[in-house]
Amino acid sequence: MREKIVLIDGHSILNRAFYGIPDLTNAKGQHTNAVYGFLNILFKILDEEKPQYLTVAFDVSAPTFRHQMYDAYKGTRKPMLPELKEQVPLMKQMLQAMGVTIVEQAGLEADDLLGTISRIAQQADLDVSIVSGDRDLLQLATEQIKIRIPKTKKTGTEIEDYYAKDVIERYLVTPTEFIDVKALMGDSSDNIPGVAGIGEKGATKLIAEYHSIENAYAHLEEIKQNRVREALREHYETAQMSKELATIKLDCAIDYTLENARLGDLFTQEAYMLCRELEFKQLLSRFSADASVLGGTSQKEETLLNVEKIDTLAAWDAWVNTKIEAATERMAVQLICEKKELLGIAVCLSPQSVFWIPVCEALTEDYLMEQVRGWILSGKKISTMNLKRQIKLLYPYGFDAARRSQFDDLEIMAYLLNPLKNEYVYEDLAKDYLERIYPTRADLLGKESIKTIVERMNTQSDGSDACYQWLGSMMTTIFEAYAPMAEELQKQGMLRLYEEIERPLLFVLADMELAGVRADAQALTEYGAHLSERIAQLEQEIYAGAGEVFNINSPKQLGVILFEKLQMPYGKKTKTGYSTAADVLDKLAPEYPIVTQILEYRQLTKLKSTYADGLVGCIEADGRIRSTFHQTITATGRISSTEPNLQNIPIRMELGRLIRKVFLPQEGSVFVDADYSQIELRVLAHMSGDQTLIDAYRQAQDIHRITASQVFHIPFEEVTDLQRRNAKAVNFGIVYGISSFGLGEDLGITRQEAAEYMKQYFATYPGIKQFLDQMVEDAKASGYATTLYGRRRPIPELSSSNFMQRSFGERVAMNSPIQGTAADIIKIAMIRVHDRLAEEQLSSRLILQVHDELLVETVLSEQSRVEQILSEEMQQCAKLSVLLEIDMHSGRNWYEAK
DNA sequence: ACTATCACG
DNA sequence: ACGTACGTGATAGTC
Repeated sequence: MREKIVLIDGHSILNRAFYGIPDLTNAKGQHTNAVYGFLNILFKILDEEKPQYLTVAFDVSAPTFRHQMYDAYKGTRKPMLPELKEQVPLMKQMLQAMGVTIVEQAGLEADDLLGTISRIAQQADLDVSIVSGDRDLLQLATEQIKIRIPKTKKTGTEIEDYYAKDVIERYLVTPTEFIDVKALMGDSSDNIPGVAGIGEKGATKLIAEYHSIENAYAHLEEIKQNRVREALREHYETAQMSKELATIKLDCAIDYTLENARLGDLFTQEAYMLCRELEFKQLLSRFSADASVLGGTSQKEETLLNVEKIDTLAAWDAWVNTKIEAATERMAVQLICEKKELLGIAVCLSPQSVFWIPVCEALTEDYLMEQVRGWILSGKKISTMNLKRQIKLLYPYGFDAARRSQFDDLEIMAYLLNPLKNEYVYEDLAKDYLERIYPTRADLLGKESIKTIVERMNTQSDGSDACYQWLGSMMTTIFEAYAPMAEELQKQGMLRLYEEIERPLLFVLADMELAGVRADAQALTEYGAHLSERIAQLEQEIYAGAGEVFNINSPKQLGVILFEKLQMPYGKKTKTGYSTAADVLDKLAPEYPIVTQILEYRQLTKLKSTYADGLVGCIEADGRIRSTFHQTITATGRISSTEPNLQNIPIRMELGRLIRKVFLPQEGSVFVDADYSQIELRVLAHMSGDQTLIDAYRQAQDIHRITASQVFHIPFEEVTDLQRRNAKAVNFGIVYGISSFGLGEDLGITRQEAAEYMKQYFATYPGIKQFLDQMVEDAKASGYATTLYGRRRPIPELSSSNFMQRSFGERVAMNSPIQGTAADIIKIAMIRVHDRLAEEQLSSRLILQVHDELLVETVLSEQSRVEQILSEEMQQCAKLSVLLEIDMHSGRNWYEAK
């Protein structure tokens, strides 16, 4: 086998990657998409080609001679976007870290470097592959030299390969002739003028026939097409110069030694650290344990963690007596569990020193839990991650809510410090708050389950084993990161938000999850069966209307039926084809009965699959559904609900709303449901201080009608339904971070008309305009939006040079303080309601939160107390300049209580 | 794993 | 000129 070299056109591939991959940033706000895309292309090519040599060529940023020559009399290149520009040094750093040879030389373009190196490689009898996003390189193709052009598609990276014969097949000219084609047609991005009047077709035809510009010129009179002939005659000098510009040099004097480009191990520790820094999680899996273990040579010694196993009663007694009691006031504790089963407890009492206490014969679950309870009662502070899950385990052993301030959940602290992350894991805490790099669980243990890892710990005692290093890294991080994180929260003015809202809330959510909601499985099944009948009917009607059987659930197939077979006019297109979304179909429904049927079919299958079938599967043995409430997911501070999501149970359509009848209180109880009336608009009134809006709320029952009356200058009584609806849409738009386009879309009017509405609105409420502008300005200055309670949301999009991204950032800057403050307020209400129920020793319990709504399962005899508590606490939990009014109802199921 | 759609606030 | 309303999660289809 001949040896092989891969040559890469650095800027070109980086550029391709930048535009092919959506914007990515790491926690520091560095843009990383181009580097990420480049590495993906690089690894794909290396996997395919398995070369022995690799070299990446870059242009030097100063304009080269060729460009200067031309720039002098016509324009300049577009400047590189800053988001891309900042990634160039990053890319070079990464390649250096991987030991990849980089060539760049002032006065030479990457093309020329690549051309020259390809010659050197050929003389050394190597196979050559040149990778570029640019077709210019095609002129270098021969039978031995392959040009590879990667395309970033949604399905991944596809690469087009060109040997000389492929160039001929695709472009009808040889690689050498390709130079002349390019010279004739010109290339604005490369500043090659070309011959005016000759395009791609003309150039190809000419060169295919005459094989070169010189020969074509020699046979000028034979050229039939007048236009082409005269263009060539007139611009021959430009053509010659263009050819010179378009020709890649093969004989540059460069400092290059092939042997230096020999490929070594790319997956060095340095590269590993850099990938971690840039948060290329998927790429990290390519690194072997060698590179990743403990992250770096210099740290190896000092970070080798000491993990000790305690699995006998004697060891336990000795340890508890000497260590725990002597320990400082704070310890890191993590109950290691799977589902609801405790597998063991990990404890860290001092940096780098960790104990693993498995549930075993000597130390039973009950025994260990009793001990943990003892630690809590002794007043020890406890740092941990995902406290809610552990508190739920501790409940059966008695948990005193008065002790909740002894705990700290680093996951929640990390969320407050940056709510945009997808996950909060120890290695990120170590990196962000301890400036330390630890291997991740996946690095150390791959996809091994918690159970397997625990088994591994229990059957062996070598503390340097990966399983112990995982536990050790995690626990020492938890132990050590608390202080810097608390300090950072303090510094950012979020310590109270954490201690007085988020931390107590976690205990409330734990109670809600434990309680669950009772649901009637039989009624749900019957509801599903009822839906099935109608769905089957609709299916037949739709197949009849379409004239064939197809999968109605497939947007692709449906698009073909509607817009090709039935020739309906299509409104919108998605990336993949025709849009069949409801708003498109709504417009077609009056004309085509089949569309009406499809809309109903969609609605019914949604109800059946997601709700009827979905929820039945969630009912536990005791007849209750237990959702999980997530406190570290949303960017704005809201909570979310999964498995099942109980925050999106239908209500807007009657048929869907009926599902709420299967949600029941236990025997002897009723539901009391209370929801805030337009909390976000009231928050806006308060935060903006707009006197007109505040006054409107002080007198109003119907804020949208008042808005219409004020904005359109009509007496309150004369506001039409349409005017009210429009005013309501504007109110919503304001809260979402208004744009005339979005409002117009929503109201079905032109952008100009929508802009007119907004103008009127802002004239009526000048304080709101000022407030929203201020929010954007503040966020641009600080980089984040802030709620009334100090919660922050970073908005990196605000500094984007991309119009769309920046506009999005501006809308977010207007919406986040409002949505976030409303979220803060209901969280306070939840804690107060929950605590009042406990203080007054009531058996009624808070069981659901749906953003502006609380549902309490209320013992019949406690109903009036509960109603009073809900009313008082929800309204008084925040003192705003407008009232926080609520609507409250009770009923024997959720349908009746709304 | 990604896209389109649709349920909620 | 650019092309969107803000925030979520579940399901089914497609690759």
